[in-house]
Amino acid sequence: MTDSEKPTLMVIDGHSLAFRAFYALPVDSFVTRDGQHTNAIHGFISMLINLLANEKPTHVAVAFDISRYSFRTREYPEYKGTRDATPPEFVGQIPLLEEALHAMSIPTLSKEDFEADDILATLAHQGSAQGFTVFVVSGDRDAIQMIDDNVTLLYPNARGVSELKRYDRDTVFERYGIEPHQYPDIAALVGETSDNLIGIDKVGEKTAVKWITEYGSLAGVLEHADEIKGVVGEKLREQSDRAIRNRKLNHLLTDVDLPYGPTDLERKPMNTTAIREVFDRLQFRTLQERVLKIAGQDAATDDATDALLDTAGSNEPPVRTMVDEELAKWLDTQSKQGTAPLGLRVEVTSGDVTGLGIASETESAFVPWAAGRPDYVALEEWMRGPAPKYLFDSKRELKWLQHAGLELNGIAFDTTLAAWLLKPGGKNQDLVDQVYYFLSESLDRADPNQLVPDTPPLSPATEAWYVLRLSLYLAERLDAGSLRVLETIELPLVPVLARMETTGVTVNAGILARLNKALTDSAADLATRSYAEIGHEVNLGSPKQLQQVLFEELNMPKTRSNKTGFSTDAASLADLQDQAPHPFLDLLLQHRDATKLKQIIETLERGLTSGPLGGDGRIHTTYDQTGTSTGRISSNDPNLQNIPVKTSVGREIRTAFERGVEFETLLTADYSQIEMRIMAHLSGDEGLILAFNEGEDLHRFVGARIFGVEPSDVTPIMRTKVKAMSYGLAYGLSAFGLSKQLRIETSEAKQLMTDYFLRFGAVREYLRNVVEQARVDGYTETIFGRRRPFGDLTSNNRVLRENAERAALNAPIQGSAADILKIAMLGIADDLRAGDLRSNLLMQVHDELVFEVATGELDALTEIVRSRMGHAAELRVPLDVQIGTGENWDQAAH
DNA sequence: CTCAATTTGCG
DNA sequence: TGCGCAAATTGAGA
Repeated sequence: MTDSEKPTLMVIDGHSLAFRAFYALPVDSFVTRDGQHTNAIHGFISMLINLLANEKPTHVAVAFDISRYSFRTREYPEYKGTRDATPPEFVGQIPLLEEALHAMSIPTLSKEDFEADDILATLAHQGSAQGFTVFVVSGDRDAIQMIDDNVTLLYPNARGVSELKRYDRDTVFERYGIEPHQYPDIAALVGETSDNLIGIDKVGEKTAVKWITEYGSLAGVLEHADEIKGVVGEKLREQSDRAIRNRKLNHLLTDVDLPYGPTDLERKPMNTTAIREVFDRLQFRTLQERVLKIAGQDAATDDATDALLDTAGSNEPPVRTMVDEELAKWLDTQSKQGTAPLGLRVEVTSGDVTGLGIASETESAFVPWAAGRPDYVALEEWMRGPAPKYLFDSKRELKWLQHAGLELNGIAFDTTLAAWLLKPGGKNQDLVDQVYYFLSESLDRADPNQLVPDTPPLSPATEAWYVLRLSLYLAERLDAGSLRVLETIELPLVPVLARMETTGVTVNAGILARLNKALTDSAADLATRSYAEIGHEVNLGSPKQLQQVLFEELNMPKTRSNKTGFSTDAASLADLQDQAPHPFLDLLLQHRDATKLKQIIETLERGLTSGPLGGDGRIHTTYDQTGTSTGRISSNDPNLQNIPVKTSVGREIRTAFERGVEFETLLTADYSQIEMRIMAHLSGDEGLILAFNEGEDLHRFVGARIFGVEPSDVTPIMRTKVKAMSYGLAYGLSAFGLSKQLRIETSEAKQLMTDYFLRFGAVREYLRNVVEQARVDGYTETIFGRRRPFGDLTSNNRVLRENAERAALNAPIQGSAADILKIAMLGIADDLRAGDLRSNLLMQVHDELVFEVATGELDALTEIVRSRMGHAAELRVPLDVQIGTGENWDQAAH
């Protein structure tokens, strides 16, 4: 019998795949009108359709666990004990999934006291013996043991269930260096966190593989346990019972008594009536069409499956390549249809724009791009004009277009920004991810390692079509507040940030070089002296080697512990210096300081030579508009938001940031205490509001109230304590944390907090309310309606819950401050344009803006900045703006 | 080469 | 046991 004649059996682990699907797809996008969540069902069925089409199984079954309990939990109650409670949105999806499968005439199997994996193992074992080609689909690594010459495992990768990785004997051997049947032996030694099975300490995959290869099996290893040297050997002998227990538990049964054998699982015609009924109820329209397409024909024939694959995607309009008059005419037609937006996508090949994709809902056009073609007048006009364009990652696209000499206006939607506003903590997704996540359609990802790809890359025109569809979908999904943030803050900010990046900031390479040299010498000297203190050389940058020196050689008292031992961070070292003074500690700290500064300087030097525009004497950072969960912007390559300022040596680095040659001076403007002011506004605390309206030193005012003295009698020590307290508030600081930071007794810190809240009670009320409201709503909101979701506020896991509570406390404050500075930036950019000023906004550092001032514009710019920053929001307290000027960033600070 | 962990710079 | 980030280094694994 040749392979193609062999029957193919596919057995699927229902629970594990449905669970993967649940986490791969957004819960909120798949809800029926009566509130039933369906994302796991959708993901599962979608995966199943692809599997039926690709693998063409002749026999299929899906196995489910009946409950969390099985003969394994009886044996070892902690088995799988670390698993969190099933999310409420998942509950109820499994029975519906089973209904859908039955409508598709796919049998489901489950058996009291056994896990789905045992059912799969039994069927795979029988199938292999009866001459089937077997596919096991499971997200459980234990399934590896089922693999043999006839059995292949399909295992979902991190991306979810849309891509399954194939494991056969060879792949397993390549990956682990063992035969599949030996895998449970390895797992027993190493342990399996997700099943709450602890392995032998110090034994990782590598050690386990080495032993199993040497002794053939776990039994062999245990027999020869005496021969294994070192600490690991000892651990093995001490903890062998763990391995034995693990091995018992991870052994899958291949002799479960089942109502069906492989031959009983032959695929049968689907029940189209039932499919319509179930899929209607689930409100799966596209999926229903796809399923009915296979139901209508003999599902096992190639024709049917090929037809299925062809239509698996959505109805991408054909790509028309357009130039010259045809393009002009098409654009004209489009614009005549009112303000219907078009999707826009830029094609970039090795650093140059080579084409544009433009799409309406029904048509898509590809425009090959070559600079300077006169016939692109109509295109350029459309790009420059206000006609709405929808983009993916518009800042990047805008910069590419500018690079190609094209002006772009009318950025009316950005799927990347929209996706971020919906889920600001999420990872940045590429276009393929977004299409899968939001539209549930799988696009082929271009494989950069493949010279000749199997599938041609998606045309920019088709991509533009997907961008448009994504935009329409996302606009629906955004609540009114988020949509307003998108339209009035984030989208208008795109060109402002792009301009800042392109402009860059002048940095004096000579100053950096001089500093670098001085620090190099200093670091070398400090290193030599510290080696002398301990009698040998050591890598001062290695926490591990430092632990050896401090806690083993010098026998210092133990510090806070972390995952690798005891901490050697600056706070811990300072503690050590108190308890067990040693010259080495001081030298080490100084060495850390010197090398950290050196590192920052070198990063800047690299940014100066290798930046995107490299070699113009300016540093061009990239601002990540979607880089934070709170609404702030982050800066990278290089990060210009963490340039030292707190020490005098550090500040020298700031002297290297200069005005451009043809500019008059550098100007910095920052908000003072903006977060405290927002707290005063949001809490409505009369005391705090008064403090700001009095215009007196905040910490002195607050200190006077807390300690019951006149403001003039507030000592510097009192002021320091109050300052730490005030700032800590917005972060959910505890008495313990405060005591540690101020190095005072916990009892004193507690008293300080009590006194604080006694005088500023509304602050405590507010902070409590934020968290409670967020627990109810599931999100927090800034003054301007920017949301940040919080799921963990109702978690049963204390650590998770408390972390979420502190973050929720902080989010509206940090987020509102971010909104305010963004609004100020927009106003300033507007005024600069309206007044035809040549001064440039260069940098944004969370509460600070840095400008270079064109000759003669100092007064005008100062007025614009003061007014726009001062009135970016009308709060119950004034916004105080500090402005300074100077030759460099350090001088301009005040 | 990639990844996690640690440390440290900023607001 | 204080929120939000980026970056470098080490050391382990592939």
